[in-house]
Amino acid sequence: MKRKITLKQIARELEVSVSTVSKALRNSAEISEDTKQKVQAFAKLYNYRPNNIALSLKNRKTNTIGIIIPEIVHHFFSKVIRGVELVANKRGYNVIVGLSNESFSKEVINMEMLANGSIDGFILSISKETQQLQDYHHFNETMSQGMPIVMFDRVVSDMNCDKVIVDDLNGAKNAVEKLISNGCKSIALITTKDYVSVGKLRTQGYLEALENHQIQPKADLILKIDDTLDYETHLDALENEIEQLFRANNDIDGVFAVNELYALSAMKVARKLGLNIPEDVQVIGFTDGVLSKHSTPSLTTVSQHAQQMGEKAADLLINKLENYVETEEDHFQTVVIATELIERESTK
Amino acid sequence: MKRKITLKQIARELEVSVSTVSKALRNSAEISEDTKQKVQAFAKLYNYRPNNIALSLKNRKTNTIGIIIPEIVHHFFSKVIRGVELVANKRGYNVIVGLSNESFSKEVINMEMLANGSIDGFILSISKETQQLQDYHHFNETMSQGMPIVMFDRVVSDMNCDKVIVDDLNGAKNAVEKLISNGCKSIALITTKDYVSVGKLRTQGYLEALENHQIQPKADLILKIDDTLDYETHLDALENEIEQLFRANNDIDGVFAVNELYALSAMKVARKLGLNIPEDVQVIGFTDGVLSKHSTPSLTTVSQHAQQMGEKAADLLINKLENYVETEEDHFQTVVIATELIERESTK
DNA sequence: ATATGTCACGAAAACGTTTTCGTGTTAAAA
DNA sequence: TTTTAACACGAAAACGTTTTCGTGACATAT
Repeated sequence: MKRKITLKQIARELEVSVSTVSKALRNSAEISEDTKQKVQAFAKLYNYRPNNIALSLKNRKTNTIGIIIPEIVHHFFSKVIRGVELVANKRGYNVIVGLSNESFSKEVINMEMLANGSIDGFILSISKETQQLQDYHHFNETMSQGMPIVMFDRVVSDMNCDKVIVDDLNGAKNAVEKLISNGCKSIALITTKDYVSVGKLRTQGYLEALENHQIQPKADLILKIDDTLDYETHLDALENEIEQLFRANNDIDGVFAVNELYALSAMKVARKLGLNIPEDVQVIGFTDGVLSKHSTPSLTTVSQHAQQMGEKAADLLINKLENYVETEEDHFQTVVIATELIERESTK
Repeated sequence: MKRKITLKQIARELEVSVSTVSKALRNSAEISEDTKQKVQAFAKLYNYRPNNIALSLKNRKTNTIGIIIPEIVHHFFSKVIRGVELVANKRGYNVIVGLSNESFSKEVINMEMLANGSIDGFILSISKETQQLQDYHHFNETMSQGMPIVMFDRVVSDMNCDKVIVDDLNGAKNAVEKLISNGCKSIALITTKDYVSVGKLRTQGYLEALENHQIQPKADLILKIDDTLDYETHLDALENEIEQLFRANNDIDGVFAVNELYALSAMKVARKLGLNIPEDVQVIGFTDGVLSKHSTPSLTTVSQHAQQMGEKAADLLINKLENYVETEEDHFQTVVIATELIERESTK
């Protein structure tokens, strides 16, 4: 087992100094052609590669970005990571991943672990618990130490940092308007409790769409799910709630759900109650998931372009890292990614 | 913007030497109680944290592990990452992610990028292209430099390293035997070309199950899909192939598919041909996906325990990193994770 | 009074780089 | 012949740590 070769070893072998080796490898004009040739040949032979850690220490720059997300087993987040990794790699950066698992403390610990020199900046989406607690001290501390943060999807709106968000409001509005123009008169909304920022905005989009078409919103038609429960495992409870919604409002002819699972469950319940999709009930979900495409009937969805979000976030962060001008407090951007309605079989 | 504070700055402020500060913070007996108190209080006040990069350089240990996977937008792989991250974090390691995107060259580049000091060891699943080319020089070089590798799922069987694999053969065998004991007489297999190691093993399991029950395998019943195409986008082509399979063998009463998408497509085609599931055709897939659970009918699957694989891989790697005995060539483990048949609606 | 020991701290090296500056040798210019 | 310039290289500092070793001040034992 031969350890990786270093400049010092090359220098010793060739009986020159470390500085000469370093310069020769970087093709410095200071070094004679002869020596360069010798050094470069030797380095190639032994497959020399500069040690990243040493470079990071010297340059005070790791060329690594940290991404903190609540969950990785999730189509949306994994697509974001793919986007981040894509441009990060292209621009010479590595990506280190931390999972908060929707927990505030894990989010804090993860960030502290990475903020001590391991990375140059963060890309993150905050955990549900952090959203509830509204404790953002770790973000402020990180930024006050000169480490830039780009937030995506679940952001803190009044924080001075770059952000990449989905146009939740208009995405929802367009979806609901689609249902309206397709003839739906009684449109149910299946959403989350309001502290989830995206749930709130999507609810708002629903309401605006109704208002624009002079439809009086009915509280009975709005089902707010407590999403602190893990509905992957408590599917029955979810379906029960939706069934009650349908039974209490038997005129429902349209459903807008703020995520894929709610939409699928709605379809399942509707079918169980003898309703046909899309003839009797039309359904649209908000998502970037894989279920929509392969369900039967396939689900019309509002796509969020998750990968594009990741790419944009990475570009914003790296731009900030490399134009290291002392603009500091200055202009932070908020990029809004437009949604796209993907029509499938669950709407007419 | 105050940059992170260093030992040197603390030393200057307190008019002591850097060594004294370092020792005081680590509670060395060499330092007087007075000085310790002073230093520790000051450090706490300024929220001092040692710089990871400097530590990595000094200790020649980064406490970071690299994971290289072909694709992240994939339920199986993201679950593996979750498992890796879980134990890595618990044991004080960070996780840096590289995506090969099923490409040989990206796999090589990614590994070279990380192998130059950024990480202590690799966890990886090889890309399809690497499997085809059978070019493993990058693994050998990495290991010869003393950097351990743990392979999972898609492994190179004759390579000297730790491995975590699914019991593909028995998983498939059990699944097919389940179909047999459920009364299936004509069981189709939908698999991949043989160079994909897991596809090959699952095919073998299928054959063994048939043999055990004195059923003569029929070549017509085996459909080998060329999975270099991206079937997420070429769904139609996939369904066509499966439809031809059904039309050519109208006695098919059972299907075993080596992944989720093939199984779902089979169900879709069967339905289209007027066959009921599970009455006329029973279907089992091999997977760790999310589709199976939410499809209609829901799909009986062979679960791979992806997260557990990730956890095991991380434990193997970190054990190797921390028991740094010069055993070298010695005992490498191959851990086999048992599969589990999860019965749902697609079987009787 | 001298020798010995303890205490509390500082200097320096090391990890692997890059870069600035200094210097000895040789060739060209005065 | 002397001055100047170009050339080719080495020494050393720096990034932020930890650790080994040395040392001056003082107290204790002989």
